[in-house]
Amino acid sequence: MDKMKKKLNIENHIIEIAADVFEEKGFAGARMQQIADQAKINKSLLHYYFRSKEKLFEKSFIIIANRIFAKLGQAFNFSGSISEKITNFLENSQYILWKNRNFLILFINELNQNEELLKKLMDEINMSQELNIFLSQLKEEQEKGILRNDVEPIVLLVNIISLSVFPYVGKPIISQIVEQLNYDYEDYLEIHKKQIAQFIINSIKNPDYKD
Amino acid sequence: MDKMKKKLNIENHIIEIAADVFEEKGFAGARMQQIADQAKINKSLLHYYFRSKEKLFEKSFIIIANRIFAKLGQAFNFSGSISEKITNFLENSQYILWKNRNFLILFINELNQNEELLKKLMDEINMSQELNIFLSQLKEEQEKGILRNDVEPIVLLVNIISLSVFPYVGKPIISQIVEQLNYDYEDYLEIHKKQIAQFIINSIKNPDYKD
DNA sequence: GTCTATATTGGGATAGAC
DNA sequence: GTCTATCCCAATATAGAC
Repeated sequence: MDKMKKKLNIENHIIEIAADVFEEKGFAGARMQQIADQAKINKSLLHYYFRSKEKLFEKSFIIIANRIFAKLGQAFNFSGSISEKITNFLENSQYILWKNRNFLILFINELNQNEELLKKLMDEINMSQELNIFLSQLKEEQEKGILRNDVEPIVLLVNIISLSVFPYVGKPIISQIVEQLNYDYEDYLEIHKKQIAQFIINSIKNPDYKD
Repeated sequence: MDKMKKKLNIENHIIEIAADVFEEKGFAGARMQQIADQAKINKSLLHYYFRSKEKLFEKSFIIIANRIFAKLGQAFNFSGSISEKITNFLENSQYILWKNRNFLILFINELNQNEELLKKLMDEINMSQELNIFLSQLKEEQEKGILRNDVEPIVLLVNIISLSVFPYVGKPIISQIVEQLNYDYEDYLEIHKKQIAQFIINSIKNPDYKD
């Protein structure tokens, strides 16, 4: 293996580890020492490769974000009716959201404080194609009367996202609430997974439609 | 005004300001100097009143959280059918959620890193009465056939919360998405506010019910 | 490229005068 | 209770040997 490949491998390795630490602690709370320890390299090497904590953060942040959004985009790519697409997306996205919930919280938190980073990210990530296809198909099915037409397509899209993402991202709020009602958070998620597609489909299907 | 009242006033004033700064920067990113400056007091007074940054954070965090949850609880207190309750809650909660969105993000983020704090908060906040009333009324209306009975009550409750909270808390994600589709985030929120109650009611009403 | 040693500064916390 | 001065450590960052 030549030197450049090795360097890239090490850099990628560090980026993965760094992402873990940033997820856990946030940018300000994360420690270069901890990243170095977990990556089993010397602390000064972090500066050798990335110059500063900020640059390391930005790099790992953008790479991880891209990866997650790409996976979610894939879960959206499915041929079939809108109802089938929704069902498929929900089935395939839950595991990704669960596994990356700490990153998603970091994502929301840091981007909320850092307009610069948000802009950089906007340029990098592009899902508009998949989303536009979904929206135009949705309009079609509304016109045909398969789906009720009193829901704005963009609202439905965001609702699907809210309903799939918030149970994971909002863990502290949700567990607060479900535990007051004597449910366990993890058990709740299981019920949620089973029911969520049906909940959304109930709200969009036209009850008068016959085919 | 006697000394003790004055002391309480100053403490409360500091707590308000501190909450602003913590919201903006998170615990690790917030600076005692900035809190002192914004509160127009000397930095060492912060330690005089609160001993440490952690204690100041905890105090302001719990007070603000209590205040928000109390307001949201009020928005839930409304006599009428489930559909009316939902409509009322959504109308009255949006402004609270909008005004406190930065705090809610802090809330999720810090509680996700700090199990200790989460436990302390659980003991302080109790909304189970309002929520239980809502859930049992919901079951009643399901049994009467007014509402469809294929949605688990707890799932509906959490869905209502997800759909009302996430558009504010998830701003970076949502704006990312709506802007790719040439919507403006704030405009989106307006559409959302108008449609969200109907969306939920569509999904729970029994289409075959006649009264 | 990788390490050790060190510079530098930021920021929480305290001492002590008033 | 309020201020100034200062302590002190933690953490980022760099210099320089190998």
